[in-house]
Amino acid sequence: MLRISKLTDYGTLVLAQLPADGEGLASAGQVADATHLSQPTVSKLLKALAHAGLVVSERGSHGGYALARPDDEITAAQIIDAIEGPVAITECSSPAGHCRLEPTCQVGSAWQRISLSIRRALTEVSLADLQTRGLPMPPPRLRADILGPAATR
Amino acid sequence: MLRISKLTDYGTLVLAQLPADGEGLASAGQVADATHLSQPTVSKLLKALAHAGLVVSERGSHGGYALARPDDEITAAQIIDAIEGPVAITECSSPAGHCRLEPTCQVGSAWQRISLSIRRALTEVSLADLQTRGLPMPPPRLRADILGPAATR
DNA sequence: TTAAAGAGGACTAAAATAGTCCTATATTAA
DNA sequence: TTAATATAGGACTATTTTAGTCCTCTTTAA
Repeated sequence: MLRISKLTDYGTLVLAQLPADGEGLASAGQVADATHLSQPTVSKLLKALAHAGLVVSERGSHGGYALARPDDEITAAQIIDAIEGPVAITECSSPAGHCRLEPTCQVGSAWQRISLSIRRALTEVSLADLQTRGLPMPPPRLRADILGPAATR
Repeated sequence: MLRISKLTDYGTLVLAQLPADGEGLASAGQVADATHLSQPTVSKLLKALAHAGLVVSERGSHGGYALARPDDEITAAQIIDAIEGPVAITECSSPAGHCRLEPTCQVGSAWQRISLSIRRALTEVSLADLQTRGLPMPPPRLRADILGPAATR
């Protein structure tokens, strides 16, 4: 549940190997070596990341990739979007307002609200943060975020 | 990404149709009618929920299901666990400490930390909350939750 | 004893994910 | 101008996960 795909995880490793913009280029092959991932997979990831504008590329014999901007300006949400694409969360599947379950659906978009909330939170975590290791994790409080500040229980 | 499976979503609908413990029983068929889900699917869900202890069941001709406890004591995390099972998040796949990428892996358990954090947050959202509709969602702050209170940027 | 319910699986189909490969294009250097 | 080395952009395949159905067995009430 709440799974980050393997490729997204790899994507972070790959990004971590890239030089900052203006500080040279790393080729897909070099990144593959450094990460111990296969070259085709690294290529695929870099293409997706380039497509999303997170990395810049140069073709040709001395070509390669670099981060498009500083690592604290690349967010976890952007990485996910780049690699997994903008996927709907619970997809009610029916077009808005025409849900077959509508009258009976007691729950509505509860999970959507949760996921959206999480998603927004991922906007505040940067690649730089992701590379900061071993920090403690205090219990978060999502409930208020999901239900509104008024929910005091 | 960060997908809640359809079945988990359905599961919430199903739970919403069940009487509280001691207030009678609803059969899988009745729940199927009420939710407009197919009876086999509802059965499957109720079995999983019963297995996880979220609902109680009675067999026999007047049998059925009821919530095992009040709806504010059933958490979103429990619902997910019951239906999707305890799935690993990013699974490093290698047994702890024997990661092939270990020395090179710049990122480590970053996503795991995020997912764990989210997971814990889901513990604070109850079935009762999930049934509260249409509430606003202020932007959450996960960054501090993930990186620790010291992360002030 | 029969009908109506859940228990527990097995099974199938569909969809998402992971991973590879091929062809075309750009760039550099001999 | 040609050869070598990159990326670009897909197509394609295999694997895994998810969704959904079905069958047989047990329990309980009428």
